[in-house]
Amino acid sequence: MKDHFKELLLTAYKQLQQQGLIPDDLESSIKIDNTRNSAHGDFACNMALALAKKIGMNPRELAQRIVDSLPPSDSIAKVEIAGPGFINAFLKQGAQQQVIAEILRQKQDYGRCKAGTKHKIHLEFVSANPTGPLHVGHGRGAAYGATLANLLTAAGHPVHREYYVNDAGRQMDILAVSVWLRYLDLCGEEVIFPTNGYQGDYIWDIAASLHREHAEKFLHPFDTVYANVPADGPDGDKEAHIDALIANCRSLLTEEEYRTVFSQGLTEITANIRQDLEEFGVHYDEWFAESSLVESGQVDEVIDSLQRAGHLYEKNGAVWFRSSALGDEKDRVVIRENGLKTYLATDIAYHANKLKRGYDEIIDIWGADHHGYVPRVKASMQALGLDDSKLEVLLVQFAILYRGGEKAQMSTRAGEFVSLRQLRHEVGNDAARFFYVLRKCEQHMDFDLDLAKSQSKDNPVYYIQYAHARVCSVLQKLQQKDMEYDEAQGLENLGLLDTDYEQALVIRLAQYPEQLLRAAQAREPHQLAYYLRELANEFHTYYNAKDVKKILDEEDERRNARLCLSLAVRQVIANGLELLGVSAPESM
RNA sequence: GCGCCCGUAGCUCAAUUGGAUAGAGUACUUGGCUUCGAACCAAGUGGUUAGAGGUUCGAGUCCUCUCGGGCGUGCCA
Repeated sequence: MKDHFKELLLTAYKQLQQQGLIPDDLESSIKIDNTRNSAHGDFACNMALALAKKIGMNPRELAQRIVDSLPPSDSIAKVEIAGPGFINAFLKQGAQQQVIAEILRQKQDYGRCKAGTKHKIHLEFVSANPTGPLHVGHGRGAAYGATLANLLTAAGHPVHREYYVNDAGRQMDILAVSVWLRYLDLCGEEVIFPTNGYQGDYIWDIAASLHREHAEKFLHPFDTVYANVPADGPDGDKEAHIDALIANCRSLLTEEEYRTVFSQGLTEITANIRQDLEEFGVHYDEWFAESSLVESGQVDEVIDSLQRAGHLYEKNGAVWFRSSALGDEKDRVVIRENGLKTYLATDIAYHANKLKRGYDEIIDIWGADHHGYVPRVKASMQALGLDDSKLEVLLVQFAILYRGGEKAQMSTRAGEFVSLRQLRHEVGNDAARFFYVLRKCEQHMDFDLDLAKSQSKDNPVYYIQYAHARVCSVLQKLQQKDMEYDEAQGLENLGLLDTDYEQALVIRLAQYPEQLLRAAQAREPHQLAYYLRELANEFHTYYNAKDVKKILDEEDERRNARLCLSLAVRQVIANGLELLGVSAPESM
């Protein structure tokens, strides 16, 4: 219907164009908005305001000329010029009612983009290091990413969801050593645990299964483990301390033994993360291993091409990437003095790999603390001759946790965090998914745990679910009353839906597809959440309205028309909740 | 110091991406269940959009500065 109005305006535009009143290259200035205020009609267009200045004409006068040129329409009751020059259209009552039939016909497909598109999107999100369980900060990225993936899919894009598993590099060695030290402790050695090791309880569990399966196979006396290890922090250098421990670990254990300890940690934690996400309704098409980039030589390959293209140089024994020449603040090390490649080196290879897989767009969802990383990755893409405009990085701000009115710390290494699993169990998956997605991602988020727990019933997700359950309940009542639901009769009598409540609902339902598209394009899932809240609100109002009395009216025609409307509402709520990863219960 | 993000009702957040009188939830005050579920509805109180300039028909939104908060500024990942 909105498109219909736009067509009319376009016709008028072309007519005025022929009269030489306006130039012919400004058709894109025709933009139709839904009005916020019903006094402004159903749709508003600001084209006269936008064009007036360019052609040196009074906006209201121009608006009048446009309106005079509008072709007649069966569905528009009147067109008004308001304010500084808005063109407002008022639809005839019932003009949009056919959307009910559309919804009931398309069911779960209503709102989804039917045309489809060839624009393929790669979406990487969460990608937390497999060094510990997910915490509530990761939960935000998970809920946001999963919902965005659903929205993009609904908008017609083929979406590839990927988790980048950082199973290579120094952090993983630190994990292996942490496991090994706890294991030595279980073997009876008196171990002083390094401050930079992973201190969470889950390390004990992994060490315990290692001990269970391999007994004392990896046991070495404490003094050999700590031989020639420099002092730990705070007085010593904690980084050098843990690096020396890693070196000792690798020399005391055979390569195969080290791999065993290493994998024990990696596989247990990865499996844990995977299960956690699955339970949270967050699914992936691919779990991409960082180690595969190293082993297949892709990291060496990109470093070679950077070298050949003259983007690398040596300084202080390290190899640097001249990223400052491509928009970064400063140059970055890709190979450390000790010969190890940095995280950036593998990440350059990873992004090159993604692009070579043939996606039209690559979306990375990162924690906001990585924002400084964007310029250097983009620089690397340019340096490799890749199109860096295909990379879109969405930064999700931190969820700041409050417990008992105080900020709670979140450090994986110190083992002090609230896990995502804990949160899910405390407030439930539905509430957690919804809560996370209720704010836009660049908004800092205060997450009061006590509030989330104690007031989980006040979470707006229940409000929406309740509207869905209510329609189901009406249907049950229908059966109890031995009444029949005749969809065909209802659809024939949509004209009986003449109250303001019903009109408002119909308009809201008709807006769903464009809302979905807008949310996907803006990468803003919260728009869908707010839309559903509005829809639920309008249904609850309708249901309670004194002047409507009952949906289950005595009169067959009216009852069936109302049931059609109610079922359409239920369908759209179910469709929306599905995209949000929230269940749509039939009773609560 | 420099860079990025943010600042909207007592609290938590929206605002159709530059549109018309800045809206919801929560809290507080009031009214509504003799049966389609009250996990609901209706009404009210609550604002110098941190502050000051600027851009234009029009600014919470864009630009500049100031104040306040978060993050970053590693040969960590």
